[in-house]
Order: sequence, then structure tokens, then C-alpha cells
Amino acid sequence: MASKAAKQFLFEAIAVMGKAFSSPRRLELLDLLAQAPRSVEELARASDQSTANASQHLQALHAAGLLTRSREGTRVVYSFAGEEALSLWLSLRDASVAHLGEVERAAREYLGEDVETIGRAELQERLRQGDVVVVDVRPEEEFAAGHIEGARSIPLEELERHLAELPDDQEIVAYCRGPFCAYAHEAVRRLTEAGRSARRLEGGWPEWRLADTHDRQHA
Amino acid sequence: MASKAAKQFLFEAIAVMGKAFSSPRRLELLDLLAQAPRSVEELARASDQSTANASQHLQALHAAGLLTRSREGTRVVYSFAGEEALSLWLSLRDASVAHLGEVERAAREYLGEDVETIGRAELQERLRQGDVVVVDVRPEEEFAAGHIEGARSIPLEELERHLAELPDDQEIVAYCRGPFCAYAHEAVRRLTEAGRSARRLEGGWPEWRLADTHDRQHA
DNA sequence: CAAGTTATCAAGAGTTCTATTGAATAACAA
DNA sequence: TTGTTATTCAATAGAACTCTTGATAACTTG
Repeated sequence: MASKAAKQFLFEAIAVMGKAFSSPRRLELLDLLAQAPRSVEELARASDQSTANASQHLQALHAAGLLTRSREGTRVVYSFAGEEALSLWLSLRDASVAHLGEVERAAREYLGEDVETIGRAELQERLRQGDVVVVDVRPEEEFAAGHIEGARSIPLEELERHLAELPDDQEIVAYCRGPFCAYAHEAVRRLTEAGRSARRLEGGWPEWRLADTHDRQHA
Repeated sequence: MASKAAKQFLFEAIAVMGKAFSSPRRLELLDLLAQAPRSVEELARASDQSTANASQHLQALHAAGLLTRSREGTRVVYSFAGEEALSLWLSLRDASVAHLGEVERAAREYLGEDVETIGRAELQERLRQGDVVVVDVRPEEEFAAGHIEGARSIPLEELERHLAELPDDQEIVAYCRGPFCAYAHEAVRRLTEAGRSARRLEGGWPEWRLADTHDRQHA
């Protein structure tokens, strides 16, 4: 019978991936990369840490197989390694939320008062009927890197400026980075105050994309 | 806009669950618990570590929300907290295997030469037709804690003793703990040598169970 | 080729994690 | 009560991890 050492080695290898998920700083980088690929410096700036430190963490994530790396001239761009890696990150996040009551409380406090939501299935149906306007309130670069088909990009800080362009006889659905991102919440609040009918999409772009590719594969 | 501190707290909370997966010793405990609930001492013995140490690790896993704990007289029995936790563990394991070539090589070496396999869908079909014998080659306690419906328990070391009881006009399917467990491989090898037609189920009991409850929920 | 970006490497201080040991506690039986 | 078994607690030494700093490497541009 094969040695116990081999099995031990197996667990050590899996632990490498576990370790990748064990630092808040690394998770913050993953969260940013779930929206769009980025360079080391951008990531460092967005997550408020030194470039050298971000580089170290990114290398750890790369070694664990969660990220891929590619050189673009003088910059190095990291991005998620694939559907499976992204799915794993979302699962871990959701599992944490489900199990740790503290997290949920912290999230609620962070997001402020509740707003009406719409699920993925219903939004798809409404999109098919064409009686809804979908607004992506993330920064423009993230919209450029990928968005819900038919959505229109209006970063949160420009919402008021473009209010008149939005039809007032259709419902508006706002979405952003994910369930813990406050942009869409805030957008719906402002739209409602402006007298519009608005809801927030449950989840965000990474969740939508993952479910979408999953659908395509099983259709 | 809500504070950056809240978001930071969120990542810290998720990292707690990541940390739970970051030690080989803890993963070994999870692997054992994926088969059946067990007491601290059993787990310590099976994973070859001191009781105090196993207790510490189990408490960490419990704190992360992956395990539940219940007292049974003088013993404390730990078990997986639910489908989601189990699913997370299996996903992490599979993702590691997919990404780290080393792991796969180690696994192959551990399992020895390849044997023919059968997938879940095909086995279900064959079970419906009734022209297959399913054998659970894990230790009896694990069979007792849960097994594939219709399967028969023959621990690996008793395989030869019960060989005559297995029909020789039907194919035999052996399964065990999972893709990295060597029991079923070994069983199929021995059965083939004895002139029987035998295959190993892809995956093992935890995978089957998870897919099964998933089916029921969507039927 | 020199100068400027961007990313990585290398070393070290401070912190956190892990396994070990021995003592303390809880449940139970005689 | 007293003894037995199973688990947890507490303290600690050693290992591993994290962040910082300053130097180095890869590439682009003038």
C-alpha cells in the first residue's frame, strides 16, 4: 500500500491554496481582481499598501494557482486564473457570511438601510421583455473590462448629471461589484429620492458573469 | 459613504475561514470527517497526533463555522456543519488538484497504476437497471455512518473472504473515501486479478452524497 | 545609451501560528 | 465520594508569516 507520506504531501499542497485565502490583504486583492485584471501598482494603490508588499501577496496567490500573470510592456498585469478560481473565492466569501453572524452584521452596518432587490432570473426575464434599464455604477475601467449585456455605464459620482437621460417610465436596476459593495445601494437610494422606481441587483458583476458562463455551458 | 474599516473587517472575517484551511493537519481532520462524524480521540488516533493538538485544531475549525460539535456522554463528537461546508472543502481540494501539477503527480504515485472508472450518471442508470453490484470498501464504521443506497459493505481486508458471495455474471463497482483514497483502486485490482469485471467509482462517498442531495433539491 | 517606470528580490524586526507538556474540568460508573 | 475516561485549558519554545526598507532587474522612452 502506498505510503502515508504521499497523502501528507497532498494535504500540504491543498494547504497552500488555503493559505492563499488566509490573509485579509490578499483577499482584498482578490476582491479587486474579481472585477477586472490590473497591474501591481494599481492594485497596491487601490488596496492602500506598498507596491513591494502587494507584489509579494500577488506572487503567493499566483503560486497557489489562483491568478495568472502577464507582462504588458513595463507593467505586470494579474488576473483570475479561471472560472474555478473565481467560483472558489465567491464560495468562500458566501460560506463565511453564512456561518459568521458577525460578518453579516458588519456588512449591514456598512451598507446602510436596506433597498429593494431583484434576482438574476427576474432581471433576465425583464431584459428579454425590454422594459427595464440596467445601470452599472462601478468605475468606468471596471465596466470596460466586462459588464452585463445591455447595461449602461454611469459611475456613482456622475449619477445626478445623467439623471435626465434615464427614462422615467421604466424601472431602473443598478448593480456594482457584489453583495458587499455599497455603490448600488447608494445609487438606488438616490434614484428613489429623485422619484424613480429603482432596485438593486442581488450580487454583482462577478456573480452574474459566473452564472452566465455556467448557463451557456448547460444549454 | 460607509467606512473603509467595515470592509476591512469583512475581509478579516473571511480570512478566518481561509486560515481554517491553511494547515495540513486540519485538512486531514476535515478529510476524515467528510466520511463520518467522530470523537476527538478517534480523530487524533486516525490522524496520528496528540489528543490535545487535535482538540485545538477541531476548535479552530469549529470557530470558523466548518464543524459542529455535540456531546455524547463523556465524548465530544465533531461533524461537518452542513452541505455548504462540505462542498467548500471538496471545491478547495479539487481546485488545488486542478492547478498544482505536483499534486496530481503525487496522487498518481500514491494510487498506483490506473484502473477503469465509472461516472456517477452511468452508475445511477446501471443501478436502476439492476445489473451491477456496488461494493463499499471503506471500514465498517464509515459505511454505517452513510453509504450509497443498495451498496454492500466489504472492507478491503475482507475482500478475499467474501469473493465467492459476489456474482460473477455482473459487473462490480467499488468505491471508497474519494478520488485520493487508494482502497477502491486496490479493490478493483484484486477483483480483476480474480477474473471479475470491476470498475472504480469516480470520487467517493462525500461527492456522491453531495450530488445526491443536490439532485433531490432540484427535482 | 541614459533616464525613468514598474516590478521583484533580499534581509530583518515584530507578530502570529503550531505542537508539546502538564494541569484542570466534565461526564459517568462503582 | 472516588476513580476513570475524554476533552479542554494554559504556558511555552520554535517555526512560519507579514510588513518594511533598500537594492536590483526588466522594460520603455528620449
